[in-house]
Amino acid sequence: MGRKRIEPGKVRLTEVAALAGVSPITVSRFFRNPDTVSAGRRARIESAAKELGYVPNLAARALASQRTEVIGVLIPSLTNNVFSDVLRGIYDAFDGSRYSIQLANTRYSVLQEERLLRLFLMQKPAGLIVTGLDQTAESRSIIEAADCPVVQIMELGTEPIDMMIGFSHVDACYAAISHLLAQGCRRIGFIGARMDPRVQRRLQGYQNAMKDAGFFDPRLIVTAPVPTSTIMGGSLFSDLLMKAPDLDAVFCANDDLALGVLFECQRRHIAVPQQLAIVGFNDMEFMAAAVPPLTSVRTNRYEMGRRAATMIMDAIEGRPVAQRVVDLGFEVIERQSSTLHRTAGSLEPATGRASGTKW
Amino acid sequence: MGRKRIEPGKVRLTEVAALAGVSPITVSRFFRNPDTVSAGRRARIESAAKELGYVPNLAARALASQRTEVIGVLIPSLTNNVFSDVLRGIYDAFDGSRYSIQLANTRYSVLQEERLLRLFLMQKPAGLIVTGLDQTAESRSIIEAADCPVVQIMELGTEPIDMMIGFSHVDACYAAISHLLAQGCRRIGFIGARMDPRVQRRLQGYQNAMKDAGFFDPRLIVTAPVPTSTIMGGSLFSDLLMKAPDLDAVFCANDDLALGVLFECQRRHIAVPQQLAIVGFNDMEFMAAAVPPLTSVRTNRYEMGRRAATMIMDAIEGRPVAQRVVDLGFEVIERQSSTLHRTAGSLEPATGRASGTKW
DNA sequence: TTGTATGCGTTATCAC
DNA sequence: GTGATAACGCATACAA
Repeated sequence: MGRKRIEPGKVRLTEVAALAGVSPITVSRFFRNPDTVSAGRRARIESAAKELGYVPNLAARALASQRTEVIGVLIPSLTNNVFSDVLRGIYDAFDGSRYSIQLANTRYSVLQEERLLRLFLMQKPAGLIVTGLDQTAESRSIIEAADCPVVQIMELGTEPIDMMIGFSHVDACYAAISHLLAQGCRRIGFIGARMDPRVQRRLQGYQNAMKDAGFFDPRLIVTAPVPTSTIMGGSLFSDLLMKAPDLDAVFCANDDLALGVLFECQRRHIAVPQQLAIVGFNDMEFMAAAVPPLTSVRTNRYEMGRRAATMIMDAIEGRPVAQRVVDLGFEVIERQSSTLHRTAGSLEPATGRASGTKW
Repeated sequence: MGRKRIEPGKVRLTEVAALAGVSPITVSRFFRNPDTVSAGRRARIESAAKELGYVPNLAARALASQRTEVIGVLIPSLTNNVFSDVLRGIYDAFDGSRYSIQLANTRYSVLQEERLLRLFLMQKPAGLIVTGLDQTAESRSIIEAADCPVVQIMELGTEPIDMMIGFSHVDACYAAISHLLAQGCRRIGFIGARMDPRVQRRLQGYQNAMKDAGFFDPRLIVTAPVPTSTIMGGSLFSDLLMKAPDLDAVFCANDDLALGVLFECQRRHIAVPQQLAIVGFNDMEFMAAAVPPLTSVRTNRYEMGRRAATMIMDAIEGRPVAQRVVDLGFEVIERQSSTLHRTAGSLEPATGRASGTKW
């Protein structure tokens, strides 16, 4: 009965303490905060630890201290490049800190999110970063049970669980459409794929802008529930052209779709922006390199990740968090793909465009 | 002296056991392997746990069992899309399993890698997935100390630490260059950025192929240590044109660079593939959508991640691992950007090309 | 299938 | 600044 005795080769705090001629708790202190140990013992402990090849046991530490240094991060996709920038910000900010990141992929599923949160809960995370505003009631209660600082990223809302950093997707898209309207575009299409909550809100912004301008037409909207891609951009654009051959601009819910639209225009010899203006969303790196350079809505994703991380750390370590809800804003980067230099009213006729190219 | 008593509100195995009328160890068994508990008790335990809102404590579990279900994954970049596919494979394979993934970003630094491995070691990971072959001796000894299954991914070598899955970057690039040579190209440029070990090996494959064909010329190689990007592709291509104006093809060490080259060609009115063939590497989704569609070397990154994960799980759970070194191969996807339909020898002169467009 | 006894390696607490 | 003691919550080993 009982359990076998200690293995002889094992190196614990105790062994280091014995070799250094101090008590275990002093070694423990040394590893967590060297400054709290006198210089003499510090040196002895350090060399003893090195000599024995001591490696702290995080599980024992977590059990004894009743907490961890794990930050749980939940994002909906590993493929969507949008999140890689956010992640880079998060990883950069935590780099060199004592915290380690545990990344989970919800796959755009709120149920997966619940399941993953439950998993995090078992670890007693030091902090949580979650994507978006649309957590289920169950998810929210799990988060509350975790009893740690939480930051919601990517969006903006009025009722944060704890803290929040992002921007308004409705406003950002509204601004993009307003830009197109200001360029004289009237028949502005909307292309969207995946249709996660953030894309839905961009669609809302589109609808608001078009209705406010008096040009709303549901036939101008083409969406698909499938993952977004360049090829999908071309194919949705083709669908859109069938429904609305008099199109003079396309807003794409993200840049991959916009790139696909651009290629499809090249294929069909549609002149951009003369015959069709294109606007994307996210301002990925390739947008500026395209021919013509593509207009997009820039969002500060890296900064979002970075600041989410610092907000978490500030909260954990008891520093005052200046703002609990941070609006990072956005910027419409106007490039050649939507810069028409034509006045409203001088638009080419809906069909039979000047160049006579096939659509 | 001593420590404060148990908080009254806390729910542990003991509390669940008391309510269910069984011993704690039975509850423990129920949570790890429900089948080992009789149906009657199973129901009682389940309802008791739900009633009390019991959440297992992973730290206590890890301490008592001397192991965890954490799989450490080390990748060099979060931005490079190549890894998002691999990660998706890894996450998909572990999804639903009892293992959880801890992702670390080495930023292409072997020292960071060492540091992160040391961190993993403290957690007693159940398995490790590391990128590439070029771990330092120190890293290797840390990995050995971790004493768990290890898979090296992305490349192929003869001396795996434990297991390995990937493909030969040298061979893959050699095949791509061979394809261009077969198309009649002779002045084939090489563009590379970042120059991590895998890009270095692709360069090696390029050099081998060009030397074997008797067309090697160091002026055809342009590289930069900076991160890869579409814009960098255009700019390196411009540099290359200065050094070798008689270029008839460009191999790009990755697809982002290739896209940049394509756009630069559009900008300079260089006809692809008639005046210049383009080949990329990785076969990202957008390559097929481009105008013209871009040739690339397809590598099965998703599958690589997925199988690395199953290899790890097999090893952990004592199932025999069929192959310890798995070659996933590659495939040159020939598309219009490099399909010339011209015979060797009928090449346009190096300068003053038929179309007379400006370079 | 179920229970008993014991140990996992560390830190919190309080005293010096 | 340093140390003695007890507790952290669970799983292992063995017996029944």
